[in-house]
Amino acid sequence: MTDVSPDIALIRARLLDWYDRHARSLAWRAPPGTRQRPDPYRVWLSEVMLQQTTTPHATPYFQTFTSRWPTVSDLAAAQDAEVMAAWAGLGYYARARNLLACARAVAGEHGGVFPDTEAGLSALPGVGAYTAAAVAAIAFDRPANVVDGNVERVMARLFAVETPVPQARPELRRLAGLFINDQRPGDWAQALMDLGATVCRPKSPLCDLCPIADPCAGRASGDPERYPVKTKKTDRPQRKGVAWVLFDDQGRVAVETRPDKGLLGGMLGLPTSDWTTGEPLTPPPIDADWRDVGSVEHVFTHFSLTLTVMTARGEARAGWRWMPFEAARAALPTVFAKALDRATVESDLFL
DNA sequence: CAACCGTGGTG
DNA sequence: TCACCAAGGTT
Repeated sequence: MTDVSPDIALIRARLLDWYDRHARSLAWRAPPGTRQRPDPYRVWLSEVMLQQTTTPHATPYFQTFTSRWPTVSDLAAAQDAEVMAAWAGLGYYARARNLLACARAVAGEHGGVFPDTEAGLSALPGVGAYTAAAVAAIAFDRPANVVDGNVERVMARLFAVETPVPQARPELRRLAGLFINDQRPGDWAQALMDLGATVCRPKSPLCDLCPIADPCAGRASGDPERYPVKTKKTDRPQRKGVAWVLFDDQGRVAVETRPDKGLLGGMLGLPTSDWTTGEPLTPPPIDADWRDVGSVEHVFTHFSLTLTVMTARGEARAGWRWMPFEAARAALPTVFAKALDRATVESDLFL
């Protein structure tokens, strides 16, 4: 084993220099040039929103949240339903429930001030290893091993790691840790992630633009895109279900709040059949003149769903409540928004 | 610890 | 069209 410490220092210097010249302007970043630390609330909020979510998708939500709830205490004081509605469409709804729980913990148990250590941050709801490290580094400039999918990919390529993920995770984390020191920890973390997002991309990496192409073993291999090596995927099962779109005579829609646990937990929903068993021929939940208006397709993380949409006018059942169409449309997760749109387009109930 | 948990863009 | 995948966390 050769001594790689000179390469580590070189890579750090080159990447930080690249970041100084190419850092993206993002809504949650402090203006470039200003040495001030960004607001921990905004850093935390952005990191939670960016979990498994692209920057273009998260950005408008970030603007809405910070405009509506400028501080963590404002967010802590919000109603559950308004926060869940504001999160609708962003996905992984446990994040929104944990976001509120975290805001209330910070407001109630920490005087409205975020903990400034990784350990303190890790104790908060919805804050895992990555987010704790990212907030500690970016908001508080503490040395922390910030390892997300970008960092894993950069390390896998830089060192041509042949072990497939997810088995390689500990090794990739160890390699990322080699670069951590107390010099500009927040900038280092963001430089590494920016590089992964814009240059060391999953597909078609732009090695010609990469500031650390020279020491990169993946580049030297001639096929950097092969890294990180992955084990093969498991296929997605296909499920079927029925959504019941019930209108009253004012055009309002019957909705229900879904249980906190499980798929779309805590979100507003349309009444549906059980789609976990793949049995679409569920009897209607209430007696009405139901009309089949076709179906919508939706892909979740671990299954695909064909949702048959039935619509009628009628009386709401216990557990349901009427909501004006536009309010419901805005607060529903995407799968139900699709169903509602289907019912509206195909129905003559409004004519 | 593997399974569960959304959505939209992309090649 | 469809598989991949994005600033992951929880159980």
